[in-house]
Amino acid sequence: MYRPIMHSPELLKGTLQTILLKVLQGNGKMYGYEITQKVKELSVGRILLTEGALYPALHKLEADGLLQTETVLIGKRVRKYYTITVTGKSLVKERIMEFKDFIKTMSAVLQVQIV
Amino acid sequence: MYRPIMHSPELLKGTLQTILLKVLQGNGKMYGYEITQKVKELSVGRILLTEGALYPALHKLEADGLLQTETVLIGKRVRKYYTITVTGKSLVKERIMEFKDFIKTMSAVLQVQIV
DNA sequence: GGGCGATACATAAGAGAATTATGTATATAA
DNA sequence: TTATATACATAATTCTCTTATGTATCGCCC
Repeated sequence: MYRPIMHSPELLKGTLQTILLKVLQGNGKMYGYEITQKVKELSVGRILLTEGALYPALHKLEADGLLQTETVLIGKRVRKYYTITVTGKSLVKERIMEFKDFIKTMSAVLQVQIV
Repeated sequence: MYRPIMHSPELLKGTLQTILLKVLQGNGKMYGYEITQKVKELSVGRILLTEGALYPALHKLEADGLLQTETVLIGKRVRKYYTITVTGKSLVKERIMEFKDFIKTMSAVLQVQIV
């Protein structure tokens, strides 16, 4: 089992759902472990999703109708594929707009220049 | 009493300390209520600090030696002024660097353009 | 052939940071 | 005179994540 150490764990709070939805929107059908690897790659090793956060989050997104699943047997191993739904796609748009707005607001408050 | 509604409360998590330190660094001696007003102004009404978050956060920063206080009587009302310490100044620099890094990472993962 | 790291799922206990609610009190403007 | 703004504070609750634990397969290397 891996033990992730995130760069700034506090700041990540509240961004997990958005990350999951966005990655699934951009890469089609994906399974949990695959998502962690993709996020690790996109973040250049800075965001390492923990299983304890990942799986409950995926389950919640599914329960909310934002993702749908398909279970596949690979050899003797179960793999659960997730796909983003139409509702999920519209939510991810909204969430990303919110995130951009958040960056803008925070930059004003902290008076930092965003490249 | 005011009932603040933040634009994206989840995202704000973990940024409160940084906001407080930065505002105090930029404006010298300030008291709690004054800070909420300044943050509201800088964020164009998007960040409305709640008292339940603000005061415990200020107390913690003081306990950690990042802020120091001075209590003043204005008429019959108590006012507690906060000033940032040398330690606090070095921390705020670090925190802002972390925040910039966080934005960079998130922008890569969400594949959004930061203006 | 046996052990280790990577793959792959899942849930439960605990921590941390905020919201929401509540309490107290003064100042001011309509 | 009464509502709103100013000004502090703490407690209960909620939410989200970390940490810990559990189970099991796959593939490589010695």
